Amino acid sequence: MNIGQAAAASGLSAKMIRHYEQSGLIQPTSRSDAGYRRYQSKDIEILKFIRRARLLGFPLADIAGLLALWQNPKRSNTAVKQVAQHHLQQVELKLQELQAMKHTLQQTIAQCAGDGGADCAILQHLTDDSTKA
Amino acid sequence: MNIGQAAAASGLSAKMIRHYEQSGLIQPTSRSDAGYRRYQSKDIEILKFIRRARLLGFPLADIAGLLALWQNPKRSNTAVKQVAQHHLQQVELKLQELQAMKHTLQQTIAQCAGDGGADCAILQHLTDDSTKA
DNA sequence: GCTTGACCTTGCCATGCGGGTAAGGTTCAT
DNA sequence: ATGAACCTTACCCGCATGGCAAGGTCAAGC
Repeated sequence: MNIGQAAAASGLSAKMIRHYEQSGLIQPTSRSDAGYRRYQSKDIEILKFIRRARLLGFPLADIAGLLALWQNPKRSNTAVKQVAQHHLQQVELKLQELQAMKHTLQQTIAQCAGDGGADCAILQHLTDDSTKA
Repeated sequence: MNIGQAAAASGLSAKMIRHYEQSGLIQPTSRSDAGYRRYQSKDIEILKFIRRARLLGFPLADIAGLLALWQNPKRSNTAVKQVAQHHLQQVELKLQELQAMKHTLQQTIAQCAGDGGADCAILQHLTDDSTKA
């Protein structure tokens, strides 16, 4: 299997597979005589694992740890859980930030007449020093 | 006012003020004989405007547009509202992604015993092809 | 055999919003 | 005159991805 097939089979892009290899997330695979990377079905499983972890927003550093645990038969699920909980906290923090932005945006947008005039509550919000109502 | 005072007065870092200037978001200010940037109170208002817009998550490209509208006495609040609404949509999209991640993470974390064993629902989720329960 | 097209290789640039750091000039007060 | 605190530019770093370019390779058709 060349990198193109590995990409199609895993759902990652060939570019990202190379990137993961270069950044040390995955081990360099064997190469053909021409220097083409070769992938086994085992490698595909790893790539799929990475893709699913990325879909859950895990940063690559976390994924490196998860991969190591996954491949370690003596792993403790406590360690896995800890990584996931920490990531969940990060996600929740980001959610709070975004929700605060959303509420403020909604409020100021609602206060803007949008009638073509020059007065605008949004610009006022960005201008005012006061954070009050 | 030098850049340090402007930074303190606006809440931005000196570094970012230079960055905004270099990226065209703000006009280059006049310089002292020694080449130091000089800031007037008017400039500080602009910097504060940028800071508040960044706190609401507006990307720099949007802020450039908002600044132009803000400084244009013939502006239409319709245009402002449009920019804000589009940004709100982006925020809401990101919120949805993060909420989906959060729910999945919470579910799989809850299913992980965390008893020090090797079995782990989190790793299973990252391994399974099926997205089903 | 030769051409062609699809694939692979590496390497660099860009994104967006910063943080850090280095090497050097300036200003001001002591 | 010296030192501290400031300023200047110009780099590299993160984070995860996309894009492009220039070149090698493989397989199939003619």
